[in-house]
Amino acid sequence: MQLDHVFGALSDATRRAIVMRLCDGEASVGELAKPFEMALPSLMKHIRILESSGLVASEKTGRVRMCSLQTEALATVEVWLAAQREIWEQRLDRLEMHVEKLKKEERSNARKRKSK
Amino acid sequence: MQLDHVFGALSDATRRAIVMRLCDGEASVGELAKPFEMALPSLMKHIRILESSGLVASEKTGRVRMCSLQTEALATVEVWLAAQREIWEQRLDRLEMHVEKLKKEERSNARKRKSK
DNA sequence: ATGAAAGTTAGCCATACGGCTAACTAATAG
DNA sequence: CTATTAGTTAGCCGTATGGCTAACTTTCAT
Repeated sequence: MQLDHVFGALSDATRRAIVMRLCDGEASVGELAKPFEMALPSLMKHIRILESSGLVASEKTGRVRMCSLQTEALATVEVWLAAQREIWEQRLDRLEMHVEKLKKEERSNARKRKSK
Repeated sequence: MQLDHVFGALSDATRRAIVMRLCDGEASVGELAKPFEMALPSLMKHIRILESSGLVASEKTGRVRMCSLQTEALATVEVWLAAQREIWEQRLDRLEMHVEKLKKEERSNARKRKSK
């Protein structure tokens, strides 16, 4: 499960719509195809991409292929984003503390100038 | 700012590494290029993609172009993922409540059978 | 047994991508 | 003023993408 593939899979509006639909519960290929004016082989290509990225799993029963969401792959994206936000916010915290320190120093210097 | 472009921008390992670096603070194009064994025009292409997706902003001062992270674009990905998780978890909650109900009914039926 | 349903495969086509090199421009440093 | 630095532009090339159609296979329903 690689971030390249997960982000890549989600970079297409059709595949994101498939993921959103599967959040509501599993669906067959035919059901997934219904909202799209797209040839079935094209829709199948999208499903294959989602499968290879780990976002979707599917299983054939008779002539119907049922697809379901695999939340672990979505979680890898969440984890990566959370890590970036953590780093970003730590940096903002340090910046804020630095600004506070400068403000205190500035107030101290102003008081010293006044007393001369 | 479109999710297509944001997810697409993040689907490449080089661009994710750039984003991670910029979480630590802004950097020049030359600084960003240092960790990569890649021709500068190639690295510039990646930066342009990150800019067009809204993830990065840049500004030229003299001959140096400084790049900085724009967290709003990352936030759109977070928002989208949070929405999917919400739907997914609501579905699991309803499923859990249904299972609980079935278990209660099964216990009730078992008591009725015993009392006959 | 036959027809219909639900995919599946193969290949085409135009566009996009991700690297490269070569040549170039604009800005500093000396 | 000249050399150096920090990008910038243009185009090449192989690969990937995202649609399509046609033909096909497997599985039910009749």
